[in-house]
Amino acid sequence: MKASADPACTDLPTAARRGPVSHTVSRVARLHRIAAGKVLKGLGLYPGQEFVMMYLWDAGPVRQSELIKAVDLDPSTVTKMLQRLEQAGHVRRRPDPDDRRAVLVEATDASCGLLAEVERAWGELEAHTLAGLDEDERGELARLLGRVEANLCTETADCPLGAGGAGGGGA
Amino acid sequence: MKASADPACTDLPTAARRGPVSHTVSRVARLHRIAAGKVLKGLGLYPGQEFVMMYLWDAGPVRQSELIKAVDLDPSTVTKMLQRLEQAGHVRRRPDPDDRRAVLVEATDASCGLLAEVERAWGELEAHTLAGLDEDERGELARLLGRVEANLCTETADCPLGAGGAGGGGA
DNA sequence: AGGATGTAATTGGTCGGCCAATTAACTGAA
DNA sequence: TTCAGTTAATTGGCCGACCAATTACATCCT
Repeated sequence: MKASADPACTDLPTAARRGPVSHTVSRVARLHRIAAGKVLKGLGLYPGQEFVMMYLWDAGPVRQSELIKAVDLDPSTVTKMLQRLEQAGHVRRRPDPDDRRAVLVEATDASCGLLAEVERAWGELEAHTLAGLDEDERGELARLLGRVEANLCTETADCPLGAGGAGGGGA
Repeated sequence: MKASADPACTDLPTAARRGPVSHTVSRVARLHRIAAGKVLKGLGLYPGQEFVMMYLWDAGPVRQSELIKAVDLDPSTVTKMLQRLEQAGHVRRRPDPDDRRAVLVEATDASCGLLAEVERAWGELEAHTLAGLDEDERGELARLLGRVEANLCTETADCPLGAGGAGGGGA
């Protein structure tokens, strides 16, 4: 049985000692994705596709480039996803009359029925994820994850992460 | 520029309103993986492979089945990963003399040089991830993520996640 | 012994996700 | 006007990760 190992078996590999949180983040990430997959299965969606659909439900017909910017994924990823979503009947695509290289994307009417179900599924996922945490803890977790997200967004390019301001400087 | 959208642009899609934390978890997961990928690139490892190597460095020669149990991934995933790791020279595989269907896996001597580098890289990743959080916050985050991990491990099969007893109870 | 069960790995297929390279089309300046 | 530069999308390739189905071997039980 996969994805159900002992959650307490947090005896990290020695090489990960310096990154216990990162280790946990990785595992939580995977477990969360699996959970999302389960809850989405039956709705005809694969994990990852929800975000695209969610955006389209909100935004109506949009240029694909805008969708890409919104979900912040690689353009090629979105292209392939949309091909599958279109094939599955969740999405419609048509050329943009104002810009012959652009494509307009929108959720199909049929897919709108999914909206409520995805909303419910997403709520279940949230409940499962946060089970046993009180309001304060949930708030704190949200806050901390927000900080982490912000951190991970900041480019690590030249800055060696040391924060301490190590090398950088130059010039 | 992917993966660098406004971290504050947390105006969730309406369909995700019921799962704000889940939404953040998904994004953090992806960003964290990308960060891991960056920090690992150059070491000749792809994100995901670290865990396998870390286990092998600690455990020495082990049966593949044990490795699979340890990293808690799908057997087929591990098989393919090992094929690539072997090809890359990071890992060696040999048949288990005691059980002709089993395979013994171990990190190559060459790969052991990587250990220190991976350790460093992992430390950087952790620093980047947790930048700006004080000790208390880090501890709290670790604790909360641990709870979440435990939650996600518990099967959601028949239990409708309600946990709190919401719908559940009532027959 | 001999067949039923279970376990170890592998293969094949599908997805999300990334990168690199291409094509097509829209600017913008010379 | 023409040509360089930018932007929109797509394609192909590769990886991690899943599932389903298979093969090879080990056991267990009758």
